[in-house]
Amino acid sequence: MIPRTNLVAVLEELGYRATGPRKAIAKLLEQKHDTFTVEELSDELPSVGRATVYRTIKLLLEAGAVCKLATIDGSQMYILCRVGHHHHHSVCIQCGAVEEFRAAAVEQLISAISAEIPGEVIDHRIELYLICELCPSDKGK
Amino acid sequence: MIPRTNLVAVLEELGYRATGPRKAIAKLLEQKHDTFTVEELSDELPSVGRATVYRTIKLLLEAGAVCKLATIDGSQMYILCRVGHHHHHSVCIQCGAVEEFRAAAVEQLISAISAEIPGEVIDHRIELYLICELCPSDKGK
DNA sequence: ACATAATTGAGACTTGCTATCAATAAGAGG
DNA sequence: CCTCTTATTGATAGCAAGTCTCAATTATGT
Repeated sequence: MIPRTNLVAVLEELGYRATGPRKAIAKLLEQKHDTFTVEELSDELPSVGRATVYRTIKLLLEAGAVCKLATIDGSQMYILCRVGHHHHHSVCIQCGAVEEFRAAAVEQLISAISAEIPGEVIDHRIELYLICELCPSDKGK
Repeated sequence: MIPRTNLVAVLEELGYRATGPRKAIAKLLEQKHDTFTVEELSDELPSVGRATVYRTIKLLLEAGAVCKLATIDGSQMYILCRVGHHHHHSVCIQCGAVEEFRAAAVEQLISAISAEIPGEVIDHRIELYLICELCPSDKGK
């Protein structure tokens, strides 16, 4: 499996060309360990057209190398995913830090629910909103 | 508890005035049993300003009478919620039908995961994507 | 090095939603 | 039921995120 740290290779694997703009986007992205918006990315890459940045992120999204997730207020953001397999995200509602998590219990739960409700469950989306260990919480109040 | 079928009362309960535009929006909404966009609603209510429709939906969203949920492709839509308490949605990826579901197992799972990951879990979002019983699936292929 | 097909960039456009602000309407109190 | 105060409204401008178009450019197989 192509490591998530080589985004151009991920694209090539899918038959897309390794172009200059794509390499530039990949390079920038590989260093981003927090969430981002495409607009932000585009601002940091003035030599690459805005449309191209959007197009490339869309490809990476389809490839599963990048995830789009929702904040607690419903707005959207992106994050580079370190694992290729199915996973979920937790988002700190204070600092915005995103962590990937993958609990076997989640998948068990989904099958349990699938059995309970009519229809054939195809996919799911789960996001946890928390106050991370590094953020001061009101726990001690 | 104010029944979800009286949206104006829901707003009044929160201290908002029962105005003409709000009554019109509520009336239309109470008959909608599928998902909608605010733009759609606004088109069906030419006598009410677009901004007012957006404002009212926002209020109902905060009141919990309406939910905003994500389709499998990440786009957003609204639906009137029949229950006031915490619940989740399943979305048919073929016909778009949305059902509310509430599995005790879900809440148990969330606490189980909460124990496993660092930080204090505050909230969560779960959406199931399925092919509903009324839609032809490829099951028999 | 060439041909060809994918890709790009600029900019117009779309969609979903918020901000502004003067005009209007609800509803509490008399 | 009149009046005052304040919430609300509508028109419109603006913003954020993303897509479309299309001529110009660039990767890659041969």
